[in-house]
Amino acid sequence: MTTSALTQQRLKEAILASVGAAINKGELNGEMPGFTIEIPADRTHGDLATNAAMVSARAFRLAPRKIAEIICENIDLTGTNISRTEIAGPGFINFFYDKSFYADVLNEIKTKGDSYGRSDMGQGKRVLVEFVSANPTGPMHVGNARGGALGDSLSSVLEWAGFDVSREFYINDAGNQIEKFATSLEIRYMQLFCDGYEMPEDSYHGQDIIDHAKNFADKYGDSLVNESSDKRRKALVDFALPQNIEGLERDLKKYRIVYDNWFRESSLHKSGEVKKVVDLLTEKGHTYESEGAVWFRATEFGADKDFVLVRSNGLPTYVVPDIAYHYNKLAVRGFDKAIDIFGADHHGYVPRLKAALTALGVDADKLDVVLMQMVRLVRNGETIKVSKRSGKAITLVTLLDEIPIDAARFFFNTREANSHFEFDLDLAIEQSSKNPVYYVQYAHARICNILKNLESEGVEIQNCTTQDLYRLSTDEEIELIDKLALFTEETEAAARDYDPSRITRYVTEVATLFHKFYNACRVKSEDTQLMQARIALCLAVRTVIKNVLDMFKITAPEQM
RNA sequence: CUGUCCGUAGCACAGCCGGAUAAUGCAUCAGACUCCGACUCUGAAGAUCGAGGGUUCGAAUCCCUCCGGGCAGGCCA
Repeated sequence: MTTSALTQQRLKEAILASVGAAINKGELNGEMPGFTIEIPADRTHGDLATNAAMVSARAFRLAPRKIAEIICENIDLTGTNISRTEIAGPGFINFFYDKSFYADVLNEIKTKGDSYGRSDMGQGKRVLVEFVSANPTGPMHVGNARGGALGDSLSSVLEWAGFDVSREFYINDAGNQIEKFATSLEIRYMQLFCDGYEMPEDSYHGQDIIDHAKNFADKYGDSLVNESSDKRRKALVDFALPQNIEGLERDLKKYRIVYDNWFRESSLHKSGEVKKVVDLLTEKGHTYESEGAVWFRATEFGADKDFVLVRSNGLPTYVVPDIAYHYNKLAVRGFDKAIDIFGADHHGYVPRLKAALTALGVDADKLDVVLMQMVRLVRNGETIKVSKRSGKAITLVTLLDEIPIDAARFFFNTREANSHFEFDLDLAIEQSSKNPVYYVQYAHARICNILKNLESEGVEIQNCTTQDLYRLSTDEEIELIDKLALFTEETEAAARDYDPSRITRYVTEVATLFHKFYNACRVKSEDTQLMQARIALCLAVRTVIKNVLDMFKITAPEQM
């Protein structure tokens, strides 16, 4: 348990004991209801505060401030890291840390080192995080860049919080998208040799399709022109698709994303799992036929509308392989939790997927979907329209050519998933300190530099005693340690909320407090004891920053 | 029309399972290096938390209505 959590737990016990004592003495009559201990926003209101006296006013039939007085008179704070209490406002009881708290925090960080911030909250539960899953029919776009940074970082956050995480990419290598891909390739190929081939409105118009057709022609010439359309399409897809999938893997790897598994939709067709979904639902009586199509009674399982599983032409709709895929994750492979990172445009589809899983006897609560709002690209203060059809969208690759990986991975995690992201290209390309990642990295480099300078002057880093650490007492030092103390709780909260942006905000605050400390306090000093204590503080800050940057797979430079 | 997410300072955004003076960055203005790296720091100014009602000791936070915006709702994915 962390110093911070332990302190709060012991305080809670002390408050309960105090109330118990007061009841025994007859000072209070009634039953103590639940209360909370929290960290006040305004720290002049103490380091911790409780609403115990206010929530119990009704039960004890006394004014909150009177109850607060009784609690404070009876409380025994021995061994709690709390040195004094104060009654304030409508009846809050405020508590102030003893200096032993701060020394405990620094000792904890030193002991735990690169595992400081980790938690066993997840108890080793197996979690599958699926993210990006871009269509292999073309290049990835900026939305995938956000999804990638979010999904990969969320996976890391969950690992730090004690979950057993698998990262997975779902390849849509079957179905309509592939048919469209084949059509596009075929037409581009034929255009190289014959007139009279026009690209349909709903085909892929990107340059990548033209390039594939050309590359094929360069290698195999016009050998396909006189073949049947079926053969031609298959040959072109067999040629282009593997290249695209390799490209996805390569580009994502460059983005520092490495998956545990690439799952192919086609495997679900081959294994019969897609067909099995329809069969199972039909066996259980959850389907009906209408207008030649097979419908699923989704409304009976909480969805807003029934939907089609098998079209009147006999082909399954896109949902069926998706259902089979999620059934596979939870029922076949037995993950305790499946987390999907989806674009917000898929939000209406989540209840349907869950309805189908429920109908199949799977606990739909095991599926959590993180909806990610669109990225709005802004250049020169104007929104860039992203048109997929024209193929003019900014791709992940061009984005990463323009901005550093560190910046992209951090930047995309500065905002919670379910809020629109305004991505200012000028700003990102500028690589200025406006991008918070530089601010955080600078703090890290600065600490390394201080230590290097001290070392070159012959200063040896010593083990600080608790007495040494008590020398840390300025506001800047105390606030900084206070912030460092909360890292583990932040990790847990970020995991609980599926929100890595909590951590990037947190580490930015750590960097801010460090820079403030740096400006206010000199580490180098004639006073050896104080200097050693400040070195210990610097080391603790460096550990926290390094751990966060490692978590996000961002470099922690020793100089910049 | 129905569902869903959002609306907080000039801009971009925290805070949202109710708590004390609504936090931060950019931009603006005024300051700080003969001193461990100024990619930094200090200070000022800037918000009737979209509007109205309700719930209660207390609402940016919970409930209802309305206004404004994004996205869905098709045998497309």
